[in-house]
Amino acid sequence: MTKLTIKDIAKEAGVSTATISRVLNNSGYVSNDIKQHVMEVIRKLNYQPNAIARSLKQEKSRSVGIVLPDMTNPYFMNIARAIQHRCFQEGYHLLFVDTEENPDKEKEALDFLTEKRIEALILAGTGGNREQIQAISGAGIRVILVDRRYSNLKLDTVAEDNIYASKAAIEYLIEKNHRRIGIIGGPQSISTARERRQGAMIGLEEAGIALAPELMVEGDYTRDSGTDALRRLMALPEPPTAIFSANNEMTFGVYLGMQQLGLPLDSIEVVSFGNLEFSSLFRHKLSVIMQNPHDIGEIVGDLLIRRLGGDDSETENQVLVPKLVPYEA
Amino acid sequence: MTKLTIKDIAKEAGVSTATISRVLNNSGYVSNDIKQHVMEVIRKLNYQPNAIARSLKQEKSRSVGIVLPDMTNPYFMNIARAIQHRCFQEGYHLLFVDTEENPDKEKEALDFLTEKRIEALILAGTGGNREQIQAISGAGIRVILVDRRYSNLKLDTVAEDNIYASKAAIEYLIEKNHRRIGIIGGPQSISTARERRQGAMIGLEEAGIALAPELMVEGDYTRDSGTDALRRLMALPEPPTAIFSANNEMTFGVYLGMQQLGLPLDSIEVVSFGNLEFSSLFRHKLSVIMQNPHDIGEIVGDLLIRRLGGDDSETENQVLVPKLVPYEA
DNA sequence: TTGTAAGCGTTATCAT
DNA sequence: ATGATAACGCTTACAA
Repeated sequence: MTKLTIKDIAKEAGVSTATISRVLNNSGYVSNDIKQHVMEVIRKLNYQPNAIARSLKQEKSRSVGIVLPDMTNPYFMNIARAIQHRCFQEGYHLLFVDTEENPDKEKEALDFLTEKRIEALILAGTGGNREQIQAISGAGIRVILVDRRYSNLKLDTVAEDNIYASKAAIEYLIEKNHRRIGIIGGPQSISTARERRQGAMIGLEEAGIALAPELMVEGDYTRDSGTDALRRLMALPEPPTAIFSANNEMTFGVYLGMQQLGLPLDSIEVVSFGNLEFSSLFRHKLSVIMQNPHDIGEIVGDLLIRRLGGDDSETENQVLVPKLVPYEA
Repeated sequence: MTKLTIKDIAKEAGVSTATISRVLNNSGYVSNDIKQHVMEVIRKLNYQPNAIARSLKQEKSRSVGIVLPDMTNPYFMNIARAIQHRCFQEGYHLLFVDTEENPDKEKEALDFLTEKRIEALILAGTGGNREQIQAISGAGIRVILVDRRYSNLKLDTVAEDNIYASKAAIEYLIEKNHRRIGIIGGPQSISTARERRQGAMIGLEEAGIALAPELMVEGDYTRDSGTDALRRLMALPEPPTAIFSANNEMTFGVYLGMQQLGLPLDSIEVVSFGNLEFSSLFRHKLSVIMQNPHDIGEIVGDLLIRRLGGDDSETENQVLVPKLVPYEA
């Protein structure tokens, strides 16, 4: 039972391949009788067109690359799911690659995807490979940056207002009378980490609180680095009474650290980026900056389809505002 | 700057397209001088072969479909990540589709993917579409079932021993002197849910405990259904002292339910399928049946590459054994 | 060792 | 309204 081609259908239906193609694509003229008949034959033989041949001929792959730092992170996958839905509706498929925050893997991924002739690229980048990303965009592949920005690259971007949210987090802690606030930041190669750090610093400055370098520690967005950061902070002569953590994984590590040190989980007030599902289940002082991955995904999906449809209007820069949810609300 | 083709390279290098192709694929004979020269030209012009044209000619798409019920579930995405790595290494790309447990969407997904001429299909199915899955396999597309089985379909399967693990869970609770055990099962259309229910029933039977129908409630693997199940169980004249829950989302719902009802979180002993990350952070009596998504992914990845490489040996049925981790360990 | 050319399954142009 | 056929970019007999 070898794969059927358009020729088989043409022969069976007693018409030319051109006619079959016209029926398949609802293009050109074809009489109703023939149309019905052809569709009947197609159904009878259970013919499925070959998307690869079509792609070659039309020079359109109908595929979109999506490059993420961590495929197991529900934040990114909530974004991805919304995009996938939209693409599926429109007949596009997504090629996923997981870079594990590694710029070298990211480079390989970009090479791989360009060979696969993706029509667009959705990227939550590691921070590296600027030239290549630029080149990809220059080659006519639509690039949409998501969650993370690249300064100087004029590309569509959908991300959250990290500076605003971080500043709000610090203001919240200050209002609660905290003055020594530990700041656990992420890798400065990543734009979100830079922005969250910056927002926090602005918050402190505007409140007239001097920046204490020993209270600012840099993790790498992993759980272990959060635990480590907590240990360092609590080992200070004058430890913080509150902590601002730049992502959810590190915050998880912070609580594990408290447990290891025998500190009550509510002895330190924490504000953290990212949705932390368990937070509703126990009494600790954890406030959360809720992000909007699903909304981001929908916006990216719409923008993507518009761009693929030929929309050449100016580069868009969409900003969503995360919401601070205090722990007692 | 229109896309370069093999002809451009051939002209520039002063050789035929066949030679370029040979260099590109390390196939046939080509003298070292020419090889060097061609590679030089390729690099200079930054030529990238067109994977679509190659696919058409070779009748190999180098693509693999992966159909999952929930792309945001870290369990499935841990599986997927391991597969993605392996595929990427081998030059295959993955087409993801999320079915949201909906058999109709699954059907659309399968149609979509066969048009895209996937060479293999990784499926964590909804339970429906048996004929189509059979047909896909019959058409020479390698099918690997993951996590969930289809009885009567002779297909490679990599899954966990749900019956054994569920039985062990019940035995554990019985050993802790529980006699009234609430069982929160999943949708019986899904094989894992059926198996987990069955294992639990075997455990009770072997201990000589009569099955109490009112203690067996069926959820749908969602958080809300877990909360709902707890409410129903606690409304019984004689509520259970322990609960066996068939997945992690429902367990989360159970704890939310306890909180809503004002029950102390450690007033009921729970054993649950699935990794529950927060469980280490607070004192409740939650034991967990740890699954092995990463291992599953690696096994599937290896099997997949073997099958794509032409391994036609008998259908494999790999079974991993999840481990019960008691809450005090 | 290298080149020529047919062909993969479509679509689209040009006739008819 | 329908049909022939060239072309998409590559691989691979077959020839030289």
